[in-house]
Amino acid sequence: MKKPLIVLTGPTAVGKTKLSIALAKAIDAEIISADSMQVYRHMDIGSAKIRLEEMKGIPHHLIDVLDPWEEFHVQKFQQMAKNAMDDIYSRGHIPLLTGGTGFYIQSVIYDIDFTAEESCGSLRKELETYAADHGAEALHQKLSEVDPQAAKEIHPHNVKRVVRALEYYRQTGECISAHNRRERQKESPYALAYFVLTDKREKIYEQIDRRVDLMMDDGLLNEVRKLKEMGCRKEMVSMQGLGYKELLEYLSGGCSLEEAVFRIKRDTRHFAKRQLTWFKREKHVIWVPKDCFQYEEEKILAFMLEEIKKLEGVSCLKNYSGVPSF
RNA sequence: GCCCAGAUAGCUCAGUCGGUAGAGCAGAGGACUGAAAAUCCUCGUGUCGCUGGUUCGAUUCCGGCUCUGGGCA
Repeated sequence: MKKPLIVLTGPTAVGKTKLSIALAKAIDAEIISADSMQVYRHMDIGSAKIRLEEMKGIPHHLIDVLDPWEEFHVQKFQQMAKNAMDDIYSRGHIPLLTGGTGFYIQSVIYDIDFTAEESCGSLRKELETYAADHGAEALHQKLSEVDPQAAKEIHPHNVKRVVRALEYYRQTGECISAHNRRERQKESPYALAYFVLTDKREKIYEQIDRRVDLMMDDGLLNEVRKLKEMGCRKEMVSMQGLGYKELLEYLSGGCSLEEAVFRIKRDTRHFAKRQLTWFKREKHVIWVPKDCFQYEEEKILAFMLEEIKKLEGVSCLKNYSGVPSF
């Protein structure tokens, strides 16, 4: 029998966090954060990390587990998430994957197979240097020699993905295009309820602008300043987060504070749009447009619980009767 | 009241030595399978302020008007 897995995601700033607590309470779930920035310690304000008192006693996993100078990527996430899920199942609870990183969610719900090899830093560096010296097109040309299909699918300018495709080929001897084709056909091994919380575009954008202002009021600049003092530099994965890279640039004199805040808002809007594009393409998602529920959390929750009840193997649902408490 | 400078895409502006126009930003759509809050791709017709004149033809030259800056009184 498939094990239950509930996913609650959506574009940034729609209100996933708050809803996740209510949902977790109703079904006795533990939350696994699917967020590429909240894994890092000392990055609280800018990543909109949930605070301890907001958790209301719900166990949370994969938050504050790394230092900002540590590397993180999907494969690591997947491993940690699977470990957390095992623990949660062993306690008789349901895992609730919450967060906005679509790629991470995908890696877990389809149990995507990643190569075991640790990515070899020197090989990657070599490829990047080649692109820098001879141009992105030249690197792309190399790819078309070993994996023409991938070369066709990846735009020559997209150096990151060209590098990864070549790296994959050199490490495994297999074309990444073949790998991707195979993985794409997978069905989820879980009894899955994949919710995407959303709202009217303009509402999301308004909310983003408002939230960035709030973050600045809450001391985001100070948070970034401290990270800088701790030795965080813009090349680090963690420092590529929205809010961090812009303020880091301001702190090193690259732009005015006003400009930095403007960019944070703008780029976060762009990001929300990309997230929506991602979810649109995903199979089996259950859209939850807030406006269709008159923005009432009780209604949204009731709808989600109905959907969850349809799943097989979710008999361990807590006794849910009517409207839950918030 | 006078003088000067503007008035062109939602915004900031470029341009047309007269043949009805284009960048950046904003916005929209898309890709993504070990950096994913990353990375990459695609999409721009708008009474060129209004109105006369010159001209085969004016957004472009000339006149008047309106508005907006700035200056002088």
